Amino acid sequence: MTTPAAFASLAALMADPARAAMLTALLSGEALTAGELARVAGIGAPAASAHLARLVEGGLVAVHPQGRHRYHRLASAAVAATLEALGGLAGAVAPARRWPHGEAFRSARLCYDHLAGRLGVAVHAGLVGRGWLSPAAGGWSATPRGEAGLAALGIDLAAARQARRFACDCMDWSERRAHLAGGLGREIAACCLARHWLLRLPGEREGDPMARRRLRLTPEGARCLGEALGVGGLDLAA
Amino acid sequence: MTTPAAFASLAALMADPARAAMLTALLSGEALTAGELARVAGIGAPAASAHLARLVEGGLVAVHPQGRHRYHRLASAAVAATLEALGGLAGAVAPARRWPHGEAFRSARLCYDHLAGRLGVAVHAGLVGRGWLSPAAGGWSATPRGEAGLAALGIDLAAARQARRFACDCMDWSERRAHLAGGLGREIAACCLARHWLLRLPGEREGDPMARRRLRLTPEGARCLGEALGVGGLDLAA
DNA sequence: GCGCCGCTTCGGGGCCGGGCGAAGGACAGC
DNA sequence: GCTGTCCTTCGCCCGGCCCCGAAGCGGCGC
Repeated sequence: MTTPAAFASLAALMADPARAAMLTALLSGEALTAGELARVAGIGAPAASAHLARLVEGGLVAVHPQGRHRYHRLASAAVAATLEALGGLAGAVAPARRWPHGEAFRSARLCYDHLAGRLGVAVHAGLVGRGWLSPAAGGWSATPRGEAGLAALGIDLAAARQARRFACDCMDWSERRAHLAGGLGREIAACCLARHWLLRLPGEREGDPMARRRLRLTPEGARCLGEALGVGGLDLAA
Repeated sequence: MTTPAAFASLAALMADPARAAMLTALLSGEALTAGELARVAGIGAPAASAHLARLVEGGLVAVHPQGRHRYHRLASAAVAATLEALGGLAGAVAPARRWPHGEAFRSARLCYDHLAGRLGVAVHAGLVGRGWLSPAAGGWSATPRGEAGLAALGIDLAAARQARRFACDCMDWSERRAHLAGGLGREIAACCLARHWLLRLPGEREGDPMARRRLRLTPEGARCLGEALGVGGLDLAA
């Protein structure tokens, strides 16, 4: 019966308020230092260090030292997907208030390194509906038409293919539908941010660990994504 | 910062080995008594009672008394979806052995009350690909063609619509793609089981809490689902 | 109605885990 | 080199949780 034990120890890593605050802060996709995470969690440096050691040990967080700083990120998009699912259930099962982060959070946000919210679901539906992606073992693969279209959009397909998974689903808790994760999801989000089709909404850093995940679609972004993928009709204005 | 706290307390409910064993056992969709769950978890009756009280309090488990027995089930398909996601990550992050439940578990299984595994993903792809489902807020809705086709298959659409959600995605951890949950997913699974298109693979009850989730597609089931939805070419033999 | 059975509540014991302060390495800049 | 900063390790205290045995409550069958 190895599975329930592994299941429980994984859940235990998320079951501490301080670690939960760190993990939700890391869902923004940014790499944060141990000190920043300590502040987010509201604990001292020693406690934060111990927590982060456990998260790294458990495979949820990856660390890469840089000088005297140690930057921490989520270990993979699969971790982000699970955190999102848990967060959605926490919001549904304890509906204290319907997600205190407002409409902007539901309309467009980052799930670690890829798009989520109504925008993420619409991009997923556009890619599949136009026949740019086809079902494959372990997720999706790009059709010839899809390769051409994605390249025309400026997506770096070679970079996307270097990820452990090229394209796979990720549950969107606010829409109850899948959005796109994997290397392709990451490259699409990176492209949209680099071209200023999407802007990160600046949130007050301290306090709310998930403020920096919110995104706003610019007019040019709406035009380009609408032409290419039929994304539109969404109430994506902040 | 209400969210990380709710997140943590939800994870804490899953973070105990005994509770994890109970929850994974309930993923079979069966309603189990407190005594059975105590045996599954390997603890005494008093401890099990306390654990179940916490799970009910936390909204993960629903209880309906029947005589001197108290039957427990997962509270919703959303709970099942989250448990599956967590289980998949636990298998991926601690790849002690690649899921000790064999190929049958990946090919067809129950996720609480709906189909999962390669079969579940194929059914989802068939429904969407044939234009029987169309995107809708919070999930999917049935197209006119879909209503006709589903009714011809013998699916009880009226019952499906009574669920809190008609149709929505649920992450399939083994395929990294979405399968279908919600009222429609439940009715499809119920129909397949009632017509003996699918059989529950009997597992030794004690010991492995997830053995009874495995399913086997019968020849007639393969024929009917293949004709209606194009499901085929899967290695679904046990 | 009496006794069995399933489940819950109560009390006590034990363990694990989280928090801090103080001290110890590692790196950058002057 | 020295100093400041970032981070970790160590030692300690504390609270919470998990377990069991014993007792209490309620339904069911003889």
